[in-house]
Amino acid sequence: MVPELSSSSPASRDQRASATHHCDACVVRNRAICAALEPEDRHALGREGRIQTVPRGRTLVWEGEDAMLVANVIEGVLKLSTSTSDGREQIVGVVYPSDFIGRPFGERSQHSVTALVDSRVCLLPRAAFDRFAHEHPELEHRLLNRALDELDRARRWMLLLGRKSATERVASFLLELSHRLAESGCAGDVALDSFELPLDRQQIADVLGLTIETVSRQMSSLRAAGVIELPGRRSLHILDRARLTALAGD
Amino acid sequence: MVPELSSSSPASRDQRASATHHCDACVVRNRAICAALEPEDRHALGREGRIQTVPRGRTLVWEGEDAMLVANVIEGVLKLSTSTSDGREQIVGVVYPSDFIGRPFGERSQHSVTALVDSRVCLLPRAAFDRFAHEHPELEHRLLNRALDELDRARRWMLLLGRKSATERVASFLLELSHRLAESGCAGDVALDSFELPLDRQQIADVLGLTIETVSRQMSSLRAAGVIELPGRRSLHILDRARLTALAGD
DNA sequence: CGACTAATTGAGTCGCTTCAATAAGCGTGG
DNA sequence: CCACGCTTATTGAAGCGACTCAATTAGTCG
Repeated sequence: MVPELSSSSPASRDQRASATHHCDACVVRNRAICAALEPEDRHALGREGRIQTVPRGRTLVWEGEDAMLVANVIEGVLKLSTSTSDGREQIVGVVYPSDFIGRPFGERSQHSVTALVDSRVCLLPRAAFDRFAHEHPELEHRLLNRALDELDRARRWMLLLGRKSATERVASFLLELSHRLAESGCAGDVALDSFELPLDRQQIADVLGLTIETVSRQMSSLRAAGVIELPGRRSLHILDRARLTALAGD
Repeated sequence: MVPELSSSSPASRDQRASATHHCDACVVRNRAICAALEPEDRHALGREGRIQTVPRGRTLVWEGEDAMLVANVIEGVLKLSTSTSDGREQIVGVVYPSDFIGRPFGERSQHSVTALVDSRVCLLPRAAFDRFAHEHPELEHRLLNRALDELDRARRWMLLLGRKSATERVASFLLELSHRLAESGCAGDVALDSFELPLDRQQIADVLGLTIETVSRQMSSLRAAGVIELPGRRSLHILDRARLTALAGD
């Protein structure tokens, strides 16, 4: 009730926070793990972090490095990737708005995190996040559910990498992308028929465990079969979702 | 102090529990997620479940089925697997004593769980476990850490499935097995040089995304190179761990 | 010991990769 | 707005690694 007051007494601090805190304007506050928190707690956590823009190609965390940061994705798309010593790369995850990045309670990051398109993340020091999480079981609960979902997703991807043909891989990838873009895009659609690819051909190959040429050939053959359209090198239109689903083979 | 009393008053129940509860004799109680709990809470959770033997080949949970159960592995080795509609199988995880099985807070199981060797698990109804976990943040915290570790492991496996050659896959597999058997085996060793394979050749192929013939050829060639010995169908001796590590290629 | 199953080995094929050349996007500057 | 040059993607041809199919051998258990 005294918004102009700038003292740091508890009452006025709460007041200020709820009046001006960036979390209140955050577009993912209801979907990110923060949604588990009451506004006052969310503000307390938010005060530990800061919003950062990450241009396409910029790497936020390096594989094997000490994992000092965690983050929430606000906008954009980022990849999680690992490599062999001789440079072969595998993308092991793709994260979208409201997804969580990082390894709380752990020392080292097992994979790099790199922006695939210009992105914005809400960055938090890991130590502060760990402390906060320990004091807020609701937050850990939500994080657990997310980790379990990610684990299921990773395991489905293992079936693709271990057992599917090139055609099945590309079809599966396009369908998954269509679904994840739809659900991260706030809109109510379960899937998009027309969208921009956040990954270039090499990155798609790195997700699917294929080469760039094989991905290209598969895309061309899907186009020739009338299943998809490729209006530009980064755009995609799904013409026949049923057939694409059948080709995904699971 | 009145152990023969069989009334259900709180005091006597606690007494009975701490005197006779199977959890107190559980060989994995200090390593499983239960270790997060005080003895009295552990007993309360233990009372919800029961110990069950699972003979080799028996499937505990089926892919796509309602996930009504969770469990802790007490003894043995089990596989988590998924299949395509036309029957191609991929093993997406292998669990050892003290590991947790199941999908808390979820409806459907995304993969089957099948014993690779005769095993014993501590089985709990999922609903009871979920309720209990919600009331015990320490338990959820430990579960979260396990899920995050599993996620890292799954992602490292994605690099293998997407980018490694048959030789590298087999070498990586034997090394991982050697490490996991050692750490689940209570002994202080970080790795075993001689052990029984809980998987047959087809199952190894299903873990590695290869065929049985390719696995067999790779094993033979490792034997010919003096890297390993194969005293029986199901036993392995690592002769040259350094070379095997180099061949694993990461 | 004998029968059955699991594993190994061999020969040939196929699908994906590799290497190389061409074409298409796309941003830039005239 | 179009031409230019660079990057990214596509297409082609040849090679190779893993797969398939088939035959043989080695374990394992009654």
